[in-house]
Amino acid sequence: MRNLAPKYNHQEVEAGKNKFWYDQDAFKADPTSKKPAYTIVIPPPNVTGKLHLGHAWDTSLQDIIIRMKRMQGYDALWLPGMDHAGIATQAKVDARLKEQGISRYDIGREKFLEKSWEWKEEYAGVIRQQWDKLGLSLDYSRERFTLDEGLSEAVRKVFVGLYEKGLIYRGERIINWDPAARTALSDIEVIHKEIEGAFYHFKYQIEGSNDFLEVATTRPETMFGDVAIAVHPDDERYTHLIGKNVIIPGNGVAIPIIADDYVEMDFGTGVVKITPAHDPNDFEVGNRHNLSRPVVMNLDGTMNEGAGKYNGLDRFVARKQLVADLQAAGLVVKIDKHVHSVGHSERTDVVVEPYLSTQWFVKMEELAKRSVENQATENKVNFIPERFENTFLRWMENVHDWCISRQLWWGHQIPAWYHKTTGEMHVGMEAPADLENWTQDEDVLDTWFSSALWPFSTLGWPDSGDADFEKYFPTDTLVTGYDIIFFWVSRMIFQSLEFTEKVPFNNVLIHGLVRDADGRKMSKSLGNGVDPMDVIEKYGADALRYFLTTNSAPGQDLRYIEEKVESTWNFINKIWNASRFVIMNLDGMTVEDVDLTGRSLSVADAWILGRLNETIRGINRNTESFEFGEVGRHLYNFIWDDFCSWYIEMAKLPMQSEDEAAKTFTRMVLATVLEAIVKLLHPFMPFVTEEIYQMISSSDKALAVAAWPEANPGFDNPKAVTDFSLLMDIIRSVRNIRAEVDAPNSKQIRIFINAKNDEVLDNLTANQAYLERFCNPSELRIEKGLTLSEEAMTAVVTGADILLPIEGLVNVEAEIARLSAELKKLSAEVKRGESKLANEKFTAKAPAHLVEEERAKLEDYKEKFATVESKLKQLSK
RNA sequence: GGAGAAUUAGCUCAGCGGGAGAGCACUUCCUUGACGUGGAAGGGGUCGGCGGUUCGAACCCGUCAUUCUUCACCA
Repeated sequence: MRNLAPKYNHQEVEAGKNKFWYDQDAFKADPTSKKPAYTIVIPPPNVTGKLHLGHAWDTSLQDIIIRMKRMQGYDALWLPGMDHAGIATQAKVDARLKEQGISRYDIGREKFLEKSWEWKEEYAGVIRQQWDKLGLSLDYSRERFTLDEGLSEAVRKVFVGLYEKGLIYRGERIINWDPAARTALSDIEVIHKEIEGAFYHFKYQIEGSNDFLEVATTRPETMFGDVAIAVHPDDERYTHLIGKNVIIPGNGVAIPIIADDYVEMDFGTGVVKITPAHDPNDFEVGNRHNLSRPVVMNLDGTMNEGAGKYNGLDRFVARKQLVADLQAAGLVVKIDKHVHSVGHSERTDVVVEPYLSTQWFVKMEELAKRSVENQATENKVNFIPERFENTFLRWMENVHDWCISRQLWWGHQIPAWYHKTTGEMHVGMEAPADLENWTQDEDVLDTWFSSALWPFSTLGWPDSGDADFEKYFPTDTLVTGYDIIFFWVSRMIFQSLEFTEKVPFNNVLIHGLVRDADGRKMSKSLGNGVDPMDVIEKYGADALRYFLTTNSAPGQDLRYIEEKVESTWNFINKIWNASRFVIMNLDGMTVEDVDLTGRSLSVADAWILGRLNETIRGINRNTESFEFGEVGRHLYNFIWDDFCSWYIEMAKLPMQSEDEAAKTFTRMVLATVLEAIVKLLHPFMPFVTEEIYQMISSSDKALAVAAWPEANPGFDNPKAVTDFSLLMDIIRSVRNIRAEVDAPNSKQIRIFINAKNDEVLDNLTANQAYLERFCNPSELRIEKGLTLSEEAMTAVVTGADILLPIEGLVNVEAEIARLSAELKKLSAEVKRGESKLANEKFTAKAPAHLVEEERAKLEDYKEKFATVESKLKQLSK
């Protein structure tokens, strides 16, 4: 055992702790153990780069839960892993190649994948290092990656399974096309933004007449794909025109006027151009009327030969030129400014093009229905906070089919093969035997398709009888942000129900986003991001973790405010120094030597142990409901106020005495409380608590695997609480008066205490030593029936009056003012209590114990009031 | 247009049916041997407005206001 430095040094404390834990296999789960399982799978970070503060928050919460469960005797498994993140990673590798002046098409698919794996290895290393820095208790022996063989097998199994059930199909639909990434996207990868665009009104001339129909559109360049003009069947303005043709102004092509319910008569001119290949609604209309579906754009967002002279131009350039040309031709009625919502790619931020294309889809109706229905059963997923369950349900009820094919290379290639000559399709776990006659589908699956399987694919599924899967699935709690409920949480739920017949996790704890000090989202473009590693460097992982996990309520966003991390550091420094005091006084005693059974404790000992009980109970209660902010508050108050400000100060008395027995008792209490503190704090601050624990324990075992503290009913002691509270009240009153008369604590004063009854007298007499130490009197008198003296300053506490005779010091005017203020407060209290008790409804309906408390309080206030009043009378004479 | 969240001390936020809390900031005092990254004592809030339920409301319900999220195929 060594002495601690007077200043907490987070870098020194945190160094080497991970190795200490790993050497003991502290975080390794064991399916053969008899302990009940508690499982968390990490939301796999993308291998695109470094972790940000949001990850730090998310993983800290999980670490808190898993460390608590581990200490509480569970076989705790926290499974780490990472996500290949198709589009995002491919974009990164593309960018890296571009720096070398290479395009992925130059090197081909195979070589590109090699480069991608290199990238993955590199960033996986970075991420593991960051996890270590954060102090996460992950079981690395079970680390997984979404492109691992086992997980890929799960992906194929699910794909083939859904296909065989008819829940996956391939078809030509309007999808969201990202012309920059040149891939299809799912609906939720499209971000709608309000954009000020224009509403272009064009003249579509009626064939064989000089009349025209006015057609409005926000995307003029798609007119080359128009195959009809639609009006509402009941719209009397146009019924006579149905069946006639109009001329597309851009190219002079004639198209029919059709009637369809889809058109709203009241909107715009009541005439809609129908472009089936470039608009989802038009696609439906086209299907109903058997219309053709010409595509007029290339995959990169330029116009194709269908656009005539605009062939090869970028869609927006083409739009501009087309409008100018039509204006010159007198075919534009007007151009209105128009604010409308435009879809942008989540990844590339370019405007997404609704585009006709052959893709793979997951049919959502049945899957969604099953998930929704399951939430009405006992087997439901428990959302915390609850309101997110509605978010989930509402989305599930309105979900469209999920486009899962992506025109990328980095990902799970779709297990479908096409026969080179017959065109026949084969979907299966394995390639067809005569592979040379087949070509595999070039596309890969949406990254979220594999992420959706994460809770079971990582645990060995679909291997039947896998020990991990048997023991650890369903997992217990998933922790993630509200921003990926749709992307991930919902998909895990329906895939899990479909393939394992179970929910993937019993609880899902949803947290918010980390924002900057001004409440803005952290983003690269704003440059307001904070690197968690920088914070750890400056304040330590313990401070960062505690800040992140105790400074918001569940589901709320969190602002990153450096001063708060700093104040957390101060808190740790406080803990450090309290520990320093304890260790210096233990004189070689360790927590294993403590035996408090049968000891007679001082009032301070009894009080702090009682407070410890309350703290443990409070923590356990709030932990159940994942209210870590409240847990933090229990810890903070207990440690800083009760333990440091009061108990340690009290403990100095016996520790500085010659009474060896008293010293031993005090050491034991100090050790008991400190041990409990580091245990309770450990999930939040694993590093510093491990450091301290190793200094007060003779065992080599890590605190990380020590047993969680339990409240000891033998330490519940209401009388000690009352007695000690009186001492605290007296001490505070004396300090207060000293401050009033500007008498520094070192200055000795006389203190007379008038005990109101024998019980108080006994208590105070027995604990005189504390009063002497804290109040530093030149004379201390504790008596029953002391009378008020004019020369003394007066304070009243429950059960006693305090008189401080300060010769020549008392400014009568000031004292009258002080006591008058006090009297006013007391009078208000008396009034409040009286009116409450005068209310018969209150006394009749409120719980009896509350009425009783109210009565007792009223008596107490009345007594105090009388004392102060009579003192005031004396002074005013 | 639908749904949700927020509105509490100067700032950032807890609390969510029985007498308003924390951190930072502010005032005064303190170089006492765990800690001046500290200690002691303070000041500061009609808990957004208005109704309602209740013996009792910051907390539950309704409504309005402001701010912020989300979802949605209105051409």
